[in-house]
Amino acid sequence: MKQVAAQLGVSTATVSNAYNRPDQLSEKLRERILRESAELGYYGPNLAARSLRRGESGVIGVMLADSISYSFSDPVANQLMQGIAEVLVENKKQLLLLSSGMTSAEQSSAESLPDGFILYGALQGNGFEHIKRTGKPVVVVDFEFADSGSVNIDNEQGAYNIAEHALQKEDNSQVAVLGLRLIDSSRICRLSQEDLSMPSQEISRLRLAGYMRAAEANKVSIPVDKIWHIPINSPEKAEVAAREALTSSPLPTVLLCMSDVIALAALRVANELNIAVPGQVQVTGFDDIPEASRSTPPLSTVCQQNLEKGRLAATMLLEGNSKEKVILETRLVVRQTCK
Amino acid sequence: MKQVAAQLGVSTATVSNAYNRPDQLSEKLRERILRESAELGYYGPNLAARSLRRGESGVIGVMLADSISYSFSDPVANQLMQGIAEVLVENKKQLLLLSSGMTSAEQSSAESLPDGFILYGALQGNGFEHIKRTGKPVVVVDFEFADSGSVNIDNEQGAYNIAEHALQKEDNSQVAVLGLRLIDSSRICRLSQEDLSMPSQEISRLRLAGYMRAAEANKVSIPVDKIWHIPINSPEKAEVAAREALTSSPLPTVLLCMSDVIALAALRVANELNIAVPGQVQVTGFDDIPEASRSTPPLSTVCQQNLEKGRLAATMLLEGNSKEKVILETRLVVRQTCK
DNA sequence: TTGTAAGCGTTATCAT
DNA sequence: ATGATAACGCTTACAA
Repeated sequence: MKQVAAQLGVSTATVSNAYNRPDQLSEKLRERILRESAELGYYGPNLAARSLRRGESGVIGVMLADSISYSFSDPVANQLMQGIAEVLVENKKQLLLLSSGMTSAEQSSAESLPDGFILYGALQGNGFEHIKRTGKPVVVVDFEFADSGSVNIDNEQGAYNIAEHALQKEDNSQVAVLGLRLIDSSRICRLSQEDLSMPSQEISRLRLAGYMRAAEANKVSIPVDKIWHIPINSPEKAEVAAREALTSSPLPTVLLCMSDVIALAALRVANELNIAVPGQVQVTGFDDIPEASRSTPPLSTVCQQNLEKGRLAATMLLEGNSKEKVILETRLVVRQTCK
Repeated sequence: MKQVAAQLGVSTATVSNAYNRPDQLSEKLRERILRESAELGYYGPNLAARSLRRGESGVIGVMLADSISYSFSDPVANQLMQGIAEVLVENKKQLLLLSSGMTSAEQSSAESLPDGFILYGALQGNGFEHIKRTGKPVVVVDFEFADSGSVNIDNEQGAYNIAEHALQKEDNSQVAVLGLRLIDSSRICRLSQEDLSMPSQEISRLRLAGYMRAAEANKVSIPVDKIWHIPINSPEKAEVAAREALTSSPLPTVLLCMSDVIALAALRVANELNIAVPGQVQVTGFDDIPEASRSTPPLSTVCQQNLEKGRLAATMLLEGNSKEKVILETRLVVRQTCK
């Protein structure tokens, strides 16, 4: 900036004003400064210096519970990010991606830049406390954290709704659940009674509770050994679990899946095993990712409005409205896999 | 930092050294500083100040040709980002997402922070010159730019390979192409002769050239009115175009799609219209996105190694190896839609 | 309307 | 091994 100022024969303050306070100098001078600066290859104030001085950077940090790399492969996270990005771009904010995994010095340093944070998913460790201690506004998504604003859905009710829908059918005798992250294990396995008594903060437990309530309401039981645990929301893992479930005897007539990725995997496995959906097995998902409406048959699921969640979280953060606790409505989406 | 230094009765320089130069002070003191700082809620140097002073930030800017929001919905972009993120995290770099769309002052400011850039896709406008003028290292992906390093694939050859594979079959008489961004129009439409003579930088033109070469080699023609233009790589647009193509007469026997998203849409439309794939129509894709292997039937396509592209671009950038021009190999992936 | 100068939080150099 | 200090590029209160 100094160079530019020297070149144009004005002071640095005037150049700065040209960028930040149009009213502080004549339109003509401003025009000239902006034009000639650009020609000199100066495109505006240096962000580091500016934010050092102003105490704000125009950058919003998005911290993901899972690794950044993995998150890019997860359709649910991608939808959320889409919503967030939309609002941030509209408001000319920059998006810095942070991962909760690294607690390196580099990461900590980086956390000093953003003006605010969106936290997605339950972070392990103390990655959180750090952020909270910065005193900057924080909005969390899909969990609760201290007095931060949050955007959530009613997982229990959403799960109840779709299970209720599925279990009202005639053949509801054999219910199986393909669950996501129900316990702390990296293996695919069925649950045991003790597993259920272990407390857990995972939202999947809420979904399970919803299923259970619906089962009770419909006077059917969900045996604990018909509940599978899948450690990560990937098609590969899900297919393995789905194959176990769909080759177990007696064959489930209702397969409640805790994510669409899992449900879509179940659909593929059913197809491969020549099990008719929804003829022999009714399959339900959760999330309503874009792919859910494109499968054959299209998936019956619970829409959790991820795009909207992202938009809302970003909006709340930017509007300084970051104390509010919002519970978004879920919506039952009845397609073909469970009518 | 000043506070911390005061509290601990040492100078700021010593605190700084505790974080940056372990060898400059006794292990004991360092330990004490790190520990007590954390307790005081100081987690390390402020990024703005540090990068102002050091001239580097540890942040890498990733600039996308399309809007950030859209990019999160595009499986190809997501795979690339996954690869990039993997390498950046490994190297403890932060990822700042930039969009080429905005040429706002905020954006320009933000561009001053990163130590280097990865540019994805052909940017419109002068978003590029700005970046180039920063003098910072740049690696571009899926196009060429001045003397910057680049990661590309041989689009013409990849397209040739799969078209060659498809056209070797017996019934190769009716070839249609579902093309992506072949011309400058936001409407879905068929091409005309003039369109083809308009020059274009789009990689889709290279793919088209590959198809054409394969057609020639197999002595079949691809009528210009059997080439569709789809303005954006979305399932919705693709379905509209696919429906046009698959209800046109004579029915194509080979449908060459310039992306997997388009090909998967074509598969759904074919299914809906009761057109057998590959029985009546052979369908080919391009990209090899994760979904391609999961469709029914699984899609025959061209793998363009997006993950690897991302990893490589990031690695080149970080290793200061940002002058090299790499052409990655494509790989023919024969599945069920075109055997 | 424009210029001067202090200070934002760090780090590197130099001195102790 | 540790401390004092200038400088990084900018913004802003205040002076002219």
